[in-house]
Amino acid sequence: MPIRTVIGSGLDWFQDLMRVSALLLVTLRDDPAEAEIPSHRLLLRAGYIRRVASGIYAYLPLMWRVLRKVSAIVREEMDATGALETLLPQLQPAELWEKSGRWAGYTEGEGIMFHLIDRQERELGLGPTHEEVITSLAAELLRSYRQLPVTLYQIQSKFRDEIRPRFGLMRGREFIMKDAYSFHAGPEDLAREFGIMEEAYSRIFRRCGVQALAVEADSGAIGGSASKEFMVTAAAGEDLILSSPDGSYAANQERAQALPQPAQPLEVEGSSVLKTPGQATIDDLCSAHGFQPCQILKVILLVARFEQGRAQPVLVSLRGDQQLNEVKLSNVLQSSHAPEWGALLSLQPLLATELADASRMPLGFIGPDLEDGVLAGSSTLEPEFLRLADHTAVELETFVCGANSNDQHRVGVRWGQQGLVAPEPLDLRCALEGDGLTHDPSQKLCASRGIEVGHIFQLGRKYSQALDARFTNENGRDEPLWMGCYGIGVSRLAQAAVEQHHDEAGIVWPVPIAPFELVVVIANAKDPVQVDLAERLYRELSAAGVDVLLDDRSERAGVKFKDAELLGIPWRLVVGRGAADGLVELVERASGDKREGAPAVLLASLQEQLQQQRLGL
RNA sequence: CGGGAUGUAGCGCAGCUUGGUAGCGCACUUCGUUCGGGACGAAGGGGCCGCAGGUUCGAAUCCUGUCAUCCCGACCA
Repeated sequence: MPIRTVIGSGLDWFQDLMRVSALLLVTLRDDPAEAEIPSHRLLLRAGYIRRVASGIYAYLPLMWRVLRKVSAIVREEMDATGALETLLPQLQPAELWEKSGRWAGYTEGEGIMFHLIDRQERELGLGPTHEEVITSLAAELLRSYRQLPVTLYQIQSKFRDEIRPRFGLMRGREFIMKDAYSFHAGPEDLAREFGIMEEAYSRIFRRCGVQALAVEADSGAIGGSASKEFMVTAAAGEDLILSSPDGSYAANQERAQALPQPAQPLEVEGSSVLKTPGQATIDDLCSAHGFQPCQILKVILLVARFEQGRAQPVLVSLRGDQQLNEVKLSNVLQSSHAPEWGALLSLQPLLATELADASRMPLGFIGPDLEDGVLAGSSTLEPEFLRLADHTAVELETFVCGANSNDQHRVGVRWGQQGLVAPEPLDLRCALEGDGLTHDPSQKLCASRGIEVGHIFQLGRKYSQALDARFTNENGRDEPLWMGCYGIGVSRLAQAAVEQHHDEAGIVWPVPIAPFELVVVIANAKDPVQVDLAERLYRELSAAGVDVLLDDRSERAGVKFKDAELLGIPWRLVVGRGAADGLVELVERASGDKREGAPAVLLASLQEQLQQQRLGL
């Protein structure tokens, strides 16, 4: 068997690949039609990625260099916290997921786990995340508090059958993720680790050269208590962030709590029934009768489907100017009913087609006291509504609401009258820009968009209890491990960096994650003087530890400049007509600053700047 | 899955309304000129017009079905 010998640093083999002529560089002059946002367009155009199927991408050599640099930073920072790198299986047995209670939720309905049956008819899932595997390993390996705390992490591909893959690497069905899991003897130690991770994450994003904001977040399907997301701020971000001007509060809209704008009192004497023909929306009502949306009580009907098959109709009341926050509603339903009915699988609008007699449902004219009778005869739905209400609805003193009969509303209604029973007030609304901050009503929330690149959770004992991962504590008693989990979307982070750092001409990579730090461009590859000088500088730079690429193609100078800008290499050294006089030009991609001079002088100052830039923001 | 759109050469597109045997720009190959901001000229190569079925003497074009991709919503690193 021939054995390949690795000599030197192991990076030697890069030498030959650092020439553009040997880099398999295929750039496109036109934007690919399939790409919508700048980062996706640029990564395709500049030859970093190619789509293989929807949400599935090949990382071409340049992209792989970027991903390895991002990974290296992540690895360094994780190692610095004392975390241990591992590699866990991607193919995972269904039983493990059945034990944690997530198999059904992740495979049925809108579940996102790719799953399959092997030739022995065993069910397997392709890992969308690794809590189950890691917890079962922890159960086998961790016996005593003396082994704690311990944190394990890995960097590898994850698989999620996304309902709608989008925007290139932003929402792929296969993507690279760093996931870490920590195990503790108690909640205090978990909280301590959470803080350490939060700091490590801030360093990671800073070192990658991206602006990221830590926000309070919903824990979603992962479960657990405290959770924070790290958002790269960008217009194309999928999430809405609400933050206070003084920076003391920032949260994902899914999670954000705030003080709603006060309602304007409805000034009417007594209550009456109003004819509202065809006025089925809040806008219609307001324009026809001069009401304000905040004076109207809005009712939303949904169906919550649970693991054990229950299809529970839900009636939610909100103030008319507010939007239902489905994440908050799901959390309420999950926490109060999952023990009884199994996990919440889906939450969807109630469709008339599910009713035995749709004509009895006065859609658009419904009040909070809609009779359960409208559900009668349905073969799928439970016969009674679960009635919930947001604070904004319960706190209305006098309001307008549907009369539960077509083309009629009631005006001047109060809770407690006409058989209207106010449900317990809950937070079910979306916080909005301009809402007051809970702990400081004088501050108003500002909205911005973000790309979620990291998420850290204090899981608590959810998985350790489910999978029976126990340790012996100081008192000699057995108890479930306390767990945290911490994710970074490595491939998403790389694209988010592009989203944050690009211009008309192309990508502008932050130095720490650029595929190369500098490109030496030979303006005229037919001029031996230029070639000789460029080759010499290229070797010198490489020897001096600069991550350098040589554009030795026999293209015209303009083409090479355009490509260098499209690729986003932070620095460009042009060896051109000044070469005969020993002069070269140094150009910084981000600022466009150009300096001409003797190589020794320019490269000395370059080295200084690079040293700074390698540290990130 | 619901709503919207698109599939014609590697990429971007025209052709389809009014059926007649496929075209433009970029990219690619060869030669010459040019050579610091995506050069010019000449000559080339490359397309089961997404797939299947139907209508027709004849289908990229009309009809039906299907698949794929993208955008808007639920999912999330």
